[in-house]
Amino acid sequence: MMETIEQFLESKKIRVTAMRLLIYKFLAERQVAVTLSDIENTFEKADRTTLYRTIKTFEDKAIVHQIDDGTGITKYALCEQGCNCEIETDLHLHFHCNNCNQTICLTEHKIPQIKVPDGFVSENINLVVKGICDKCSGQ
Amino acid sequence: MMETIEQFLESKKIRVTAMRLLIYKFLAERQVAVTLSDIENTFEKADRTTLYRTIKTFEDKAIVHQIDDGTGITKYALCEQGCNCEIETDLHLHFHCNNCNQTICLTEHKIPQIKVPDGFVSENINLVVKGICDKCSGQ
DNA sequence: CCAATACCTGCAACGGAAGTGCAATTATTG
DNA sequence: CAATAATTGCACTTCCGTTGCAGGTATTGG
Ligand SMILES: [Mn+2]
Ligand SMILES: [Mn+2]
Ligand SMILES: [Zn+2]
Ligand SMILES: [Zn+2]
Repeated sequence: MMETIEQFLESKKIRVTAMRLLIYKFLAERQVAVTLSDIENTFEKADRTTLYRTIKTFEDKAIVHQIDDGTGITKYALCEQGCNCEIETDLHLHFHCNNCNQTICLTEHKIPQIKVPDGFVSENINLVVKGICDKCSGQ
Repeated sequence: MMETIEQFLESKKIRVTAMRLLIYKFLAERQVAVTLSDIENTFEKADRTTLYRTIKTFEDKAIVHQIDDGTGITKYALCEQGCNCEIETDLHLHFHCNNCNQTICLTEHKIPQIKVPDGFVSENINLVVKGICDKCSGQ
């Protein structure tokens, strides 16, 4: 029934390595989007490049999606099951807290239909809401 | 009636210099958002830093707004009259063309109301639509 | 009009983040 | 077990944004 991480990675044609398992687990246990530096700080023994390329592999195989929250630093989060990143970046919205600087996937909150002028073709939408998160608003 | 650029800058407490007039005119005559490199390439005699600081001044004085279109490179555009960038980044949406790589302010298209979960406070929204622009769609 | 001051500009340098080439190590296949 | 393929680590590069400082230019007020 419940497939292991190893099985999951293999199903996505990603070879299982110690590094990849560690990084996958790290992403899975965090609720917020992470930067490459976050990962670097967590796995100090590993080389930057390896971490970088691991995330890139995950992205290519569509189990991680990239988030541009406007801080200038790319963040990453595991895709939901059934997410269609390969086709278009998934259309849930992201929330960036101006206080704790964390970015959260609001996977339940889909992006509404956006009208564009005649002649423009919309393929993809990035929507980031900035403000104060639930933890920081003391609520 | 019609105020000159000089008068406009002074009204915003920006001292008029040759450089600032040139960059202002450059921004004014372009319909698309520009990068710092765009400006650098246009004014090759001027120093990178001066151009950077000129844009920064314009931004601080709220006559230019910054656009993060997800390319990783910050873009800039003149604010509309009555734009309230000082308070919150103006809430029109931006369109990034995946073909010609240009980013356009859709100042007529305001961002719809976005619901966030309980406990979250929305202060600001960045919405970028990506796709094919009117020129590139051959329409 | 001149001196003091404030502001603007250019040069050099720095830092962070992203990305690449190559060689060494490790895993996979037959 | 040998041949092959993929992964990892190291060194290095590039790009963008940013800052410190010093020289130049404009503004002010006496
Ligand atoms: Mn997400
Ligand atoms: Mn705009
Ligand atoms: Zn927060
Ligand atoms: Zn286009």
